[in-house]
Amino acid sequence: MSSTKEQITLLADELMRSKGYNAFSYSDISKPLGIKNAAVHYHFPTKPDLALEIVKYHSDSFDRFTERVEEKEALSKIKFFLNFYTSIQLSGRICVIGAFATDWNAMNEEIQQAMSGFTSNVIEWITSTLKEGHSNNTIHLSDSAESEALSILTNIFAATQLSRITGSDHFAAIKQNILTRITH
Amino acid sequence: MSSTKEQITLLADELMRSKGYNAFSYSDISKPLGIKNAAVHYHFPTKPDLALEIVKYHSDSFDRFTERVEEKEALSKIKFFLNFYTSIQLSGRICVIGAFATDWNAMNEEIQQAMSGFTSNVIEWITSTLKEGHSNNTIHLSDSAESEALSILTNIFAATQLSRITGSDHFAAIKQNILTRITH
DNA sequence: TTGACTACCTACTTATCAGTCAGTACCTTT
DNA sequence: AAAGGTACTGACTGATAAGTAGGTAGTCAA
Repeated sequence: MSSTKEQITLLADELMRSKGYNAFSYSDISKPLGIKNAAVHYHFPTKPDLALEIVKYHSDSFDRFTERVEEKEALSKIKFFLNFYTSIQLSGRICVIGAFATDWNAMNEEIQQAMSGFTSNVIEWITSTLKEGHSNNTIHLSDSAESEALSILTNIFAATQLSRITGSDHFAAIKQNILTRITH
Repeated sequence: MSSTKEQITLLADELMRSKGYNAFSYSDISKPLGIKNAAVHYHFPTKPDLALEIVKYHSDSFDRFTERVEEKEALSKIKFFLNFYTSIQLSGRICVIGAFATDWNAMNEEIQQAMSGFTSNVIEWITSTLKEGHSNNTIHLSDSAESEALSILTNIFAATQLSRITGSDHFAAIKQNILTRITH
């Protein structure tokens, strides 16, 4: 079941993370889907409504991800998380956090709050996963779990951005560096 | 001496890094400077010309930075580099690398090449500075100098992005984490 | 079978965008 | 003093942007 609304959300997310929020228009969505601009406006009256849906989509996706890996080992969880970013990099996209950060001052408060909430959730999940691994000696930490979590998150999401500019080798190197650091 | 062309470049850079490339127009530049749109087009015929100038501006700034710190200790150089990002964060901007990465697929090849060259220079400078510090035992490395350089660069430029979303405390934590890692 | 609802389409408006071009004031050089 | 370059302005164009109003075909429940 792939409704028009879902197709719009997926394509908008794709455009948002490949060209940027202000570089795509409702026409870029309606044309490929074979519908009219007004149909997009029917589901998402304004562009900020569409942006908000993208944030919710990622928020939901992340929640499902954490549930899926819940029973796994801490280190394995981190590896799945990093592999998720590998698939982002391979498809030429960037992480939604970086995409929204760039256009941050062009976003309204509702979207900013939704993004803040989502990003905090991601940081909290990495933090608690690192703690979990540290407590059973499978993950090495040389700083507080939260600082290491922030370091890992910025490493991996910026790696998707950097690899656009200087090539995918750099993504691989950064990912490996993270794993080396936490397995010691 | 601050010519109109310089003022345009500085304001365009400010806009590019606070709102994003496609979120500002020639009017956003001409109005505050008290000139007409056509005057901006006189100096920069097209918007890509303006984007290219922004890249050159950062490239030149970075070259001057490396010259200024040339005689300093390796660890001191890295600290100056990180402090430069602190001033970016304090002014609410993001690093030019992240800004261009988001809009990458909306940029032409000339701009992409200029950005690739600039970014490679930054990576090379960090790498050689880390090597320099490692050879005289002032900097600790647990991976190759280039991998560590990539890790530090992605940490600090993504920190300017992340701190927009989750607050400046996270910038400080990431910066401190980098210093802890390389001083051990 | 009528009335409400959903999911659109046609046709439109208003605003703004990047970009152009002819003209002009003011230097500087010859 | 004429000629040419620099740095603009005024007035415009064509394209595209987000957003809206009004109509319609199909579904579904009372």
